[in-house]
Amino acid sequence: MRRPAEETRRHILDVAGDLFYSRGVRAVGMDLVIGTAGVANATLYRQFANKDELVTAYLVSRNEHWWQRLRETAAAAPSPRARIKALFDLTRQDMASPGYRGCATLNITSEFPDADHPAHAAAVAHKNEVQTWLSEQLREAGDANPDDTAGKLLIILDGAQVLAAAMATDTPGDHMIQLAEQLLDTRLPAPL
Amino acid sequence: MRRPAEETRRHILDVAGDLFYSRGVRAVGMDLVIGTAGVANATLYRQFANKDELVTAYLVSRNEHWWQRLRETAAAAPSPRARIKALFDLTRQDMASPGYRGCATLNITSEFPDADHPAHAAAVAHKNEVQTWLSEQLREAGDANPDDTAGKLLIILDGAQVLAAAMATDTPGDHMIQLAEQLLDTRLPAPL
DNA sequence: GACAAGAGAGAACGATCCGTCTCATCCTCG
DNA sequence: CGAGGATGAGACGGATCGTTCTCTCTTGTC
Repeated sequence: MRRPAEETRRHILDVAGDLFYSRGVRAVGMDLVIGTAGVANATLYRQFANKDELVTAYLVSRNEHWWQRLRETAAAAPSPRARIKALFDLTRQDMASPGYRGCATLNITSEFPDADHPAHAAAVAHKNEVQTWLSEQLREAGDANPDDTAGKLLIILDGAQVLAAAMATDTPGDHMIQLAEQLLDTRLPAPL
Repeated sequence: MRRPAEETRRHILDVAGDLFYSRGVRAVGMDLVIGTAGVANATLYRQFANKDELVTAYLVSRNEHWWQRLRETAAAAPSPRARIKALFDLTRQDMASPGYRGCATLNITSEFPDADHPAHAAAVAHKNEVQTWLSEQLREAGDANPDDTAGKLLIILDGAQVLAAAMATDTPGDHMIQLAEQLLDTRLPAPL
């Protein structure tokens, strides 16, 4: 069984990810992950040394997947502004899907406030990457102060996500789109 | 000791609140609350039947205190728009204070995703009250669609809080103020 | 066909956690 | 002064948690 090693790791990560995301990390015990994955105790601990390591791997994997989705949809966008819109559309789509529980990255920072925790560090790193990506798109689109606008877009993005999750509504999705459009209209030069 | 009963309850609630807020509810055990409060085990459980009850009382108490602060500062405001601005100024002030961990209400919804949990219900109720308050101020200020604007203001407010806590920066505070001002400028009729 | 490696099943450990209980003490009120 | 009630200190139980360990069985490789 040479191959299944990687497969098993992926399977455990998927199962743990679903549980962590839907119920919260601290509310999910390792026994539950093991039982739900239908895997042996030793098998999990051969792939992940700690729960902390499993949690960090969950967040990293989820963020990688998110980047992949964004790049796919952004690739078809003709302009940097369209790429930014693709990000917001993608987020609104997530918010409307059943079982939406908000941004996994933000939930991690809420559950693990200690900045030294590896999962917390991974979360902060991801948010920084997103902000950098936004800033690059904005600069390319002609924004005179891209860092500033990127910070504001991130506020709109995360605020809508956290509210949608808390209130179990998707109206923040529409508000988010409108706010972002309005902000971009005032910051970006008119096209053509 | 007839009087101390209420005093003790308040003391326990304050101590537990500080711990819950700074470290997260699930990360704080009852033993730690008991030890930090310098109180006997039975004393705590005579005031609060469960941990759930203590957590809910913590959130309710904190929100009551927040409303009190808002009403105090808003009382001096001459217009509904000034009252809204008072809310944002108050939030920015909180964000700049040391040990800021974001909005306690949002943290609760993140730690207790189950909508049936009493603390989660209290959190949702509070967010609804704030949105209603905002909507009332906006209607009074002449907003044609106060509910819509209130939802957007809440996104800005909560987004900035969650980002400030996660990234341990207070720049979201400035962004938040600017976003709110800009939104109000486009929604409210010009004064005088 | 033999062997090493990984998988499953599960026991077991120490720690922690929430909550109940006992008991001696101290304060307050009658 | 005496009685009642709340308090502090702490033992205790059952549950769960994260983690380590053993033991057997399967499976792919040589």
